[in-house]
Amino acid sequence: MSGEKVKITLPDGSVKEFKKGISSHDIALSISEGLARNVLAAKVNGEVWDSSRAINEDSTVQLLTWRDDEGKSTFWHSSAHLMAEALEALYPGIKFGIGPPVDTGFYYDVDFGEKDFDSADIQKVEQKMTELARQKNEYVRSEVAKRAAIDYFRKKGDDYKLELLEDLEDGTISFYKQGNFTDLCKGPHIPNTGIIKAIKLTNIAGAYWRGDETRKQLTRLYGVTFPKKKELDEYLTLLEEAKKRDHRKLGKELELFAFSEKVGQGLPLWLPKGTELREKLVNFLKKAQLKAGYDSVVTPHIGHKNLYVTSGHYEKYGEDSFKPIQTPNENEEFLLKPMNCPHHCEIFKIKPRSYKELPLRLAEFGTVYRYEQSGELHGLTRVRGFTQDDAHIFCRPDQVKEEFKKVIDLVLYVFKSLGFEDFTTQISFRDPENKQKYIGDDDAWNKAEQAIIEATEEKGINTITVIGEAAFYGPKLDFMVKDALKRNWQLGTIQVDYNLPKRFELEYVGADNQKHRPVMIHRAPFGSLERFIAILIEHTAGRFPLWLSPLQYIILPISEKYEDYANEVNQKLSLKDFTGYADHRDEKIGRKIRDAEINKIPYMFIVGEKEEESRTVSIRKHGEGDIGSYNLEELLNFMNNEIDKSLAPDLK
RNA sequence: GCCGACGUAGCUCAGGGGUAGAGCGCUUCCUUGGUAAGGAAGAGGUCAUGGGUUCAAAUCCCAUCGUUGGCUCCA
Repeated sequence: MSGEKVKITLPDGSVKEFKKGISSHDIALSISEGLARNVLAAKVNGEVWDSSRAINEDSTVQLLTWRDDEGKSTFWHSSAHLMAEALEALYPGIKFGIGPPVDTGFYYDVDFGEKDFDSADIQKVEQKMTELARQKNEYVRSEVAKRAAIDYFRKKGDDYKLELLEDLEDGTISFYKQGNFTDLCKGPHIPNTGIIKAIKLTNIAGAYWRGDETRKQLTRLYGVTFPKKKELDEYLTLLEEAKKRDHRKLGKELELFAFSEKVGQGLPLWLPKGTELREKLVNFLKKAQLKAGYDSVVTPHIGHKNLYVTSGHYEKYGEDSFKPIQTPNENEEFLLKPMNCPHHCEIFKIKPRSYKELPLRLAEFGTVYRYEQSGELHGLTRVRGFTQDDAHIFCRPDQVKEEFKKVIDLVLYVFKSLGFEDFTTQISFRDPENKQKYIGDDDAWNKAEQAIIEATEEKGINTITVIGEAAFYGPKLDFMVKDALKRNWQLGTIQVDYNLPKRFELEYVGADNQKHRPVMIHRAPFGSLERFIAILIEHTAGRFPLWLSPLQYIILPISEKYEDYANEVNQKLSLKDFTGYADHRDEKIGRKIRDAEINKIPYMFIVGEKEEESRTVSIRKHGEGDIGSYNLEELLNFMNNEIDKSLAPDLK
């Protein structure tokens, strides 16, 4: 065996020979010492391994560092173990659930028994973790027989781990030990605790054991760690920034929207400025949809219960919805509209349709009501009454792909115009193992799924595919944008549906004079206006682009003497559909500027003696300051130019 | 829906078993000022709501409502 070699293929394609049994750490060492120091784990033949694990056959090896997502999650997973070690040292006898990495950081579910773990304990744990990290204890893997593993945790009294063990097969069980802490874990882990340099516990929350609300609630401790102190500082700064941008805070400060407990939970009240913003967005999309061949429709806020029985929504969501409302005499039942599609299906059915009418694209800014669980409500992102920028495209089967592609174009145009340059997409298919969750036959689903695959391929957009995330009536393509703080938000959605047309018995007459069934595409580029505006607020930190800003300008007269001239300028601007006003308060100019800056008004036009005489305004841009004097015509051009620049060119 | 935290003036928040505080905002007056806070005076709160404990509750306890961090859910 000694002297045998293995061929290692590295990501750059180069192949090197090493002694059989080499570890990826040593492979890194052969490249450079610095790299070896930074290697957290390695991907060997597609599987993430400990960097110390011996490689015994020819393999492709990718060394994972902090820069790789998998490197990060390994780092955080190991940090969860470190936190558990600290907790066990501080509070002996506690029991552990699971401790995985998450998007940013990690958590561990802990049963503290009688003890109340509160924020005062956090510092103690952080200190202990730091102390243990400094010991640079290695994470040591050992394969354990199931019997021995059960004995270990039984002796320790950790029921949760015993329960986890029940599902594991003998021969696949491994332990990891660092310092005095041993955990059931399949790994992998980073080499030693010393790499963890910066530690912060971020949150305490309750979480049910195995997500089951009938079972015991454990204390979930969230934390985040970094290999450098500086990165923790950056992360904390980012959190601060996120807090400043929170749409609930800015919505209040900028008077965009409000909630009232007298009106009801999750029912937003749109204030004048928020409404202005909303209407600007709506008009923007209406214009784009007009060019893309959509027809606008309006349907009522309630609909007969049977409509939703037909669509399947009632069966699926009826129990969790607002209860039906009834007519006084006949006791007919109506539902608050939870979806617009059934109404649009009925519009399709008002007369016999010819293939020549297709695709028929019906668009509605339709307000819908859903009884979201109270614990789910969150600012504008999750509410009980919201408006979808909804549309349903009824088309022939052979038009599905083309229509789907057109919708993709529209969605991308919207994103681009609103400054969301960075986005990802996800295709959601049904779970074939769990067909009772969905309606419709296999053939319809296969066709719909195929249409999405082909359309996205032909559009050249990169997608990830997730099984089991489809809507109950069809598969979908979702768009996720990254905002200015690199946070992911799910926005628009496009769904292909062969099922509702069947349920509503939609038909058109084809060129062959036979009846055919149309296909429906559901789509909403914003998703919900409420949610979209929340994201937009956080993305822009309330500094909306000029074309969207509810107040686009404010005129600031130096003193009362220039009130008339200020009003004259104001009138000229409002005639050109700009929104703003003149600040005639009895305040000094410095004060007026400060207030306008705080209110994030894009442009301030200062008028005094100089300006009145020369028929100009002095422009001050939000966040930037004085940018010079313009006469009124130049001013209008200046404003229009800026608006033109920010909208994406295609559909303008 | 479940678990935890929180709820004091329009906003942000301090206080805390013995009749309520600050800053900002608001109103009035003075001031007519040139690129991020001019000055003075004043108004404004059943301390979320309902019960309980107590000589006495905004403060302690319970319930309800709401907000919030998570869990579960999301047509």
